[in-house]
Amino acid sequence: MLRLTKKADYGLMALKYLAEQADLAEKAGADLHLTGARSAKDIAEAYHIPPQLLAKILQTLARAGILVSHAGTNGGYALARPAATISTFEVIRAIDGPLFITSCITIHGACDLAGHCTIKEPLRKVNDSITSLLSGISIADLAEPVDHLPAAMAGGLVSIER
Amino acid sequence: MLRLTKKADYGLMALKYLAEQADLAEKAGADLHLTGARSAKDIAEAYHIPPQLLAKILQTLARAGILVSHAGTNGGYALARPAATISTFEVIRAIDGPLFITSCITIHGACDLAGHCTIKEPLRKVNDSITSLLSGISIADLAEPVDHLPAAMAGGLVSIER
DNA sequence: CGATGTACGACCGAAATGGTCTTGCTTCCC
DNA sequence: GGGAAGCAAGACCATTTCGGTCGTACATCG
Ligand code: FES
Ligand code: FES
Repeated sequence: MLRLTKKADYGLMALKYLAEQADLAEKAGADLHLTGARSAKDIAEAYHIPPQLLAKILQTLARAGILVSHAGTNGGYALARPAATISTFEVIRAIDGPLFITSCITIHGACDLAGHCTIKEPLRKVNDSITSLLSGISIADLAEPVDHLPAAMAGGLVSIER
Repeated sequence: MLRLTKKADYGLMALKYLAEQADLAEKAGADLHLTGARSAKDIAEAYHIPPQLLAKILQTLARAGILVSHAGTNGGYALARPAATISTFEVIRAIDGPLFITSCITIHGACDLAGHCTIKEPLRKVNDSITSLLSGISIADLAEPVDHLPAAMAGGLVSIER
């Protein structure tokens, strides 16, 4: 029904990994300049995902301003900002593009069925809701095994009356 | 980022249409046996969508127990239950299949990356959240132009602390 | 300079999607 | 009983998206 592409999945994994590295580096008081910088290959190996593909994903993320890259020997990628300020929504959007829940996003602006489709509006609301849900989750939240994840997410978070 | 397939979209439209018809028929005090029964072709024409495709979708829905079908002259489809008791989630699931937000649903149960993928758990929570969100919206909610849709959906519905 | 590593685009095979066609069965109505 | 109207269930096909590879160019460090 709704699917996160594998690319986005990989991206999140990588981000999480980077967040952990940054955390570790900070604790060890390491040189700030090299804080948690990891090569694409390293990350790919850690998770057993195709290196070339990961590289491309990271590039996308870098272009989106979520990562900073550094070429050359001992180069690699690192988070552009603290993990807590990067939302999963941002990441997914950067990778999968600005897709919308309704399939009526055509190239020429409006939908083919504009006019006789009344379904769109309510669904947009749903979409907004999901968006804000995703926006509320940061990479930092993924990194730490927060066992007491928000109770609000469990259920009954939305009540529609009449 | 997350997309409803066109089929599901069509399905929801059709359901909404059927719900309206049922409502009308009820008000008119029509023969209950024929309440709001419409042929696939009728619905398809109303929304300008390929009739054959719609037919197939409706069949799926019927198999899922959401619609009841009646063959023969003046046959057609009608809601199996009151519109208020049919959730959008149910519909989407029936049409698009039991897809999950994470791409790690393989045929052989567990994921390939099981073990070294820590991203899965938090995402599952997100998925649950979306599920319950969708479950809270019925066909009846789509049918009536509820301008004051739940404030809860607008934003800030989930707070993640820590 | 050369090793390491990012940047980027072309390319490709496989799968999901959207849609069509064919064939058969039911039920109604004359 | 015989159409016609309608659903049921497939096979089938075209197009797009997705996941992944390759090759080449450029940057940086030592
Ligand atoms: S599908 Fe585009 S408005 Fe409904
Ligand atoms: S992708 Fe399957 S567990 Fe993460």
